[in-house]
Amino acid sequence: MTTKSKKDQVPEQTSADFSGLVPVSKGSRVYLIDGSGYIFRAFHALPPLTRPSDGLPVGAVHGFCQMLWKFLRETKASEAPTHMGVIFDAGRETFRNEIYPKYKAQRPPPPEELIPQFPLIRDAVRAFNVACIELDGYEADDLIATYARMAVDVGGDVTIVSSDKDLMQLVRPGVTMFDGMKSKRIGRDEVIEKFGVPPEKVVDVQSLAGDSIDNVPGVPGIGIKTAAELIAAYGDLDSLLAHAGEIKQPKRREKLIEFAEQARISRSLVLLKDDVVLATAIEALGVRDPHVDALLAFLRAMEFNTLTKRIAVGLGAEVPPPLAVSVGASVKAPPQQAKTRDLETIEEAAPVEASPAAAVAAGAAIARAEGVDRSKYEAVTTRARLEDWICRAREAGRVAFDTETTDLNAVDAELVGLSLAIASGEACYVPLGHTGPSGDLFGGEDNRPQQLDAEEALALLRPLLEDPSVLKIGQNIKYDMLVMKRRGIEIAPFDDTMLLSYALDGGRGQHGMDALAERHLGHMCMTFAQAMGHAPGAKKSDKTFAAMPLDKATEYAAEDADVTMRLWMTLKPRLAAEHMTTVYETLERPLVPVIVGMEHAGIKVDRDILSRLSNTFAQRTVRLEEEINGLVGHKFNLGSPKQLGELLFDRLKLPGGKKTKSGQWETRANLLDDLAANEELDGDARRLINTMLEWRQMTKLKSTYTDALPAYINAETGRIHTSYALGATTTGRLASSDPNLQNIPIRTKEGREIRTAFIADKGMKLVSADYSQIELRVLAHVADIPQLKKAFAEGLDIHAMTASEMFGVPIKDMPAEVRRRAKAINFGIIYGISAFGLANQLGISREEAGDYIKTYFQRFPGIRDYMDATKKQVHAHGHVETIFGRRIHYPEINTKNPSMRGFLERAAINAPIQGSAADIIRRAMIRMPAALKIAKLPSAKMLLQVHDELVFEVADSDASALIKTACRVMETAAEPAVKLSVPIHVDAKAADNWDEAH
DNA sequence: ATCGTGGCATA
DNA sequence: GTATGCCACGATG
Repeated sequence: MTTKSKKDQVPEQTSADFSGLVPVSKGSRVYLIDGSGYIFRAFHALPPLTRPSDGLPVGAVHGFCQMLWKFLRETKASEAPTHMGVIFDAGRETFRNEIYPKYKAQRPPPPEELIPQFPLIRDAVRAFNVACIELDGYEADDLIATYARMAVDVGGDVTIVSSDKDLMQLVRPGVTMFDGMKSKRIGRDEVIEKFGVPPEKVVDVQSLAGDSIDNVPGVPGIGIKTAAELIAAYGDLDSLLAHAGEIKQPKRREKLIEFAEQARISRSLVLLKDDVVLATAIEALGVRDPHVDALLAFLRAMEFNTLTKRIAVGLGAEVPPPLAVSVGASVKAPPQQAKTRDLETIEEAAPVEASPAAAVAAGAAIARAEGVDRSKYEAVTTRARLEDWICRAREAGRVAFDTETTDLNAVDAELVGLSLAIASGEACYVPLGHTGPSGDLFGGEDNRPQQLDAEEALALLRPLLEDPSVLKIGQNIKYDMLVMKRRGIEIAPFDDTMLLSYALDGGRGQHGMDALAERHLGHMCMTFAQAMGHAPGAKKSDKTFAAMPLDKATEYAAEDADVTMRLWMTLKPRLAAEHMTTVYETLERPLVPVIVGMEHAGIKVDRDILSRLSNTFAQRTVRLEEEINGLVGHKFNLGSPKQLGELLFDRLKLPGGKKTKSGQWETRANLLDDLAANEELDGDARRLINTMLEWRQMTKLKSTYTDALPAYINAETGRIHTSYALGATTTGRLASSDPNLQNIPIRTKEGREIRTAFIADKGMKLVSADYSQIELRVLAHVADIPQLKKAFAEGLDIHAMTASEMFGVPIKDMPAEVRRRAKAINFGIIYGISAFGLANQLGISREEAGDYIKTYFQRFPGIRDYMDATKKQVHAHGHVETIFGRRIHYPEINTKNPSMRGFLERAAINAPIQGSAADIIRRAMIRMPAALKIAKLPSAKMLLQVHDELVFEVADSDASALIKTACRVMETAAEPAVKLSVPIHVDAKAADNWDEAH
C-alpha cells in the first residue's frame, strides 16, 4: 500500500514533520507564475476553441496547459526549479477597494466564454501537480510579493513568471522576472529601460503616472517619462511632494500640490503587500512530478487530442484512449505533424462506442478495486497523526471530507467529529466532541474518550479546507459548508458527489450516499442505527452522534469519507465523458455557496403573530367541531377521512360517492365541493359538508403552519433557517424542508395571514421578486408558438388571449368563467394535458374537455408538434433536456403499462418547461451575490426561493436600489447562454412582511 | 417506533 | 394533467 511505504520513510511523527513539504533555503530556485496573466494571455492571444462534443469553450484552458507544459519542460531541463506555484487573483474585491473604491472598478467583467474556464484552469494546475494558490481579498501580485520576500529572506533565488509591469517593483538581487511569451529575462536593467528608474523607485513613478487600466488616479498630466524625471531629481515621492513648491513649470507645480493626496493614495494602491498571511506555506510549493493519470485524464476530458499525446509521450506514459465520442464529435483539431497524424488515425480507427470511456472505466475500477474494509480506518486522536493526514491530503491535492454532528439540521448542528479520505480505502475519523459512553449529565465528563481539542484540530484543518490548491470533496457538501461556516471556516474549492450524480443521472434514482454507494460501488453503507445500536442511552433523543463509542464512530464516519472519495472517482470522469460539465459547473456547483448563504441567513418570524393565529384557529375549530357533532348527533374523529367517508356515504347514503384505489371513500375537498353543490342534498347535509371543509382548512393551517413553525425558530438567531435540497427533484427545482417554506399559504384570506408573521428585521424591508408566467414564456419559446410570443411581446393578458383565440370571445369584458377555463387549459398544457385531468380540474365531462383540447391544438398547432416531438425524443433516448442542457432521464418510459407510460410521457413533456424555468432562476441566484456587491448593496441578503420567486431582506434605504438590481439579474438570467424569443418579466415589491411584499 | 394512505399547502 | 413536503390517521412491527 502506498500509505505504508510513505509512512515507512518517516520514522517519527512530530509536529515539525511535514513530509512532502520542502523548506526554502539558500540555493532554492523558486518560480512564481502569475496565473491570471497566463489566463488572459492564453485567452486573447489564441484563437477561440470549443470542445467538439459539447461546445464548452476551452481555448484558454488549452493555451494555459500548453504554456504551462512548455514552461515546465524547459525549466526542468535548464534551471531545475525547487519550488513552483501558479498564483491566481481570487475575486474582484480586494483590500485595495477599501482604500479606493474605484480601483479597477471600470474594468469590464471577464468575457462570458472565459468564466467557465477559470475553475477548469485551476483543475489543470492541480493535475500538473503544481501548487495552485489564491487568497480572498488579495491580488495574485500581493501573494507573489509575499512569497518572493520570504524566499529572498532565506537566501533563495526567485523568478516571477510574468510580464506585468506592476510586478517590476519586486525585482532586486535574488528576484528577476521572466516573460514567458518573449522568453526574456527582466532584471534591473530592463526595469530601468521601461520605467526610467530602478525597481525600488518604480512604485514612486507609478504613483505619479497612475494607470488608466487599473483606475489608479496618479497625478493628471504626468506620465511615466515625467514621473521618472521627477523621481530621479527628488529621490522619492515624499521628498518630491514636500518640495513640490520648488518646481519650475507652473502647471506641473500646481498639479503636484493639488493632487498630492491622490498620489499618496495611488502609492498605496500600487505598492504590493509582501506580508500577506498566507494560507499555503511556501514549503508546500516544493516541485513534484505531475499526477500522470489525473493529468492525462483531464486532458482527455478536455478533448485536447494532440496535447494529450504530446504530454503522454513527454512523460513516458501510455497515451490514454479517447473518450466515448457522441455523434457530433467528429470535428477534431487538425494534426500538426505527420507523426501525430498517424496516432490520430489509429485512434479514429479504434472502435468507439457508447461504452463507458476509458477514464470513466479507470476511475470506477480504482473505486471498486478493493471492497470497503472498515477495520482499516484510523481514529485520529493526536496532533501528529492529524498533521500527517493533512500533509498527505495536500500531496494528493484532494481530500474527501465529511462532518459528524449532533443534528441533521445544519444550523443547529454541533460538530462532533470529521472524517477525511485521501484515496480509495484510505480514510480516518477525527473525533472532537464525543461525550463518552455514559453520556448523561453527571458522569459524562469523566468518560469522555481521549480526543483532540476541537479548536486545535480546526486550526490545523483550516488551512487545508481553505487551500485553493486542494480540492475538498463532499457528499451534499452544503451541509458541511454550513457547519464549518459557523466555525468561521470557508471550504473552497469543492466538488459534491451528490450534485455530480444529479447532473449525470437526474431521474435515474436517488442521489443520497447510501443509494449511490449501492448503485456504483455495490456497497451497503453502515446505517446510523447500526452504528448507534451499540451506544447506551435509553431514549432515542439521547442518541446523538456524540454518544457513539469511538470505534463504531470511526467505522461509520470514515466509511462516509471513503465512499465519498470512491464515488468521486467514479462520477467525476463521467462528467466530461457525458458532456455534463457545463450543467454541473454553471447550474449545480456554483449554487452551493449561494444556498449556504441563504440558509445561514434565515428569515425573521414573529412568534406572537403565529401564536395569536393558532388561538384564533383553535377557537374556530372548536366551534366547528361542536356544530358538526350537533349535526351528526354523535362524536367521531373529524380528522379521519375513513370515518368521514363511512358517515357520508354508508350511513347518510349521500350520492356521488367515489372510492379510492384502496377501497376507501374519497373525501377530498374537490369532491366535497361538488357534493355540496348537489341539488338533491338537504340543508343539514350541505351544512355538514361545508362545515367539515372549513374545519379541515382551520386544522390544516394550525397543525402545519401556526403550530409547527415556531418550533423552527432558532434560539440564537430568532429566525427560521429552512433547508434547501439541491438534488431532490427530477426537474432541477429546489425543494425546501424543515420547515418547507415553499408552501406557505397564499390563496385564502386566513392562510395569507400566516405570511404576515414572516417579517423584516428592524430598519429593514422584505423584498419579493417573482417571475411573471415564467413557464408559459418558456413554453412559448421552446415550442415556438407565434401567438403566445406575440402576446408576451405586447404584454397582453395571456389567459384572456388564449380564451379569445379559442372561443372567439373579445378580450374586453370577457366573462371571468371563460378566462378561468382558458387558464386551466394553459396550465394543463404545461402539465402534459389529458382530457381526464382537464375534466377533473374544470368539473366538466371528459368529452367536453376533449373538445377543448382539440380546439386548442387547432388554434396552436405548434403545441401538438412540441408534445409529439418530446414524446418521440424521450422514447428514443430515454431522456429530455432543458434549454440549458440539463438532462432528465425516464428509464421506465417504454414500460408496457399504459397508464404508467402516459404518466411518464406527461412528466417528460412537463420537465423541459418546469426544468428550464428552474434553471433560469438558478442562474439568477448564482449571479445575485456578485450583482449585489457590484451594486453596492451590502445590506441586501437573499433569503428564500419559491420556484419563481426570490425573497430578500434589505435596509429600508436600499430597497428600491435592490429591486432594480434583482429584477435586472432575474430578467437577464438566461443570457448569454440562451436568448429567449419572449421577454421575461419580473414584479417586485418591498414591505415589512411577506404578505404585503408579495 | 415506522410505514402507507389520504388530504392539502405551494409553484 | 407537472413538481414538491408535511400533517393526521391507522395499521404494522
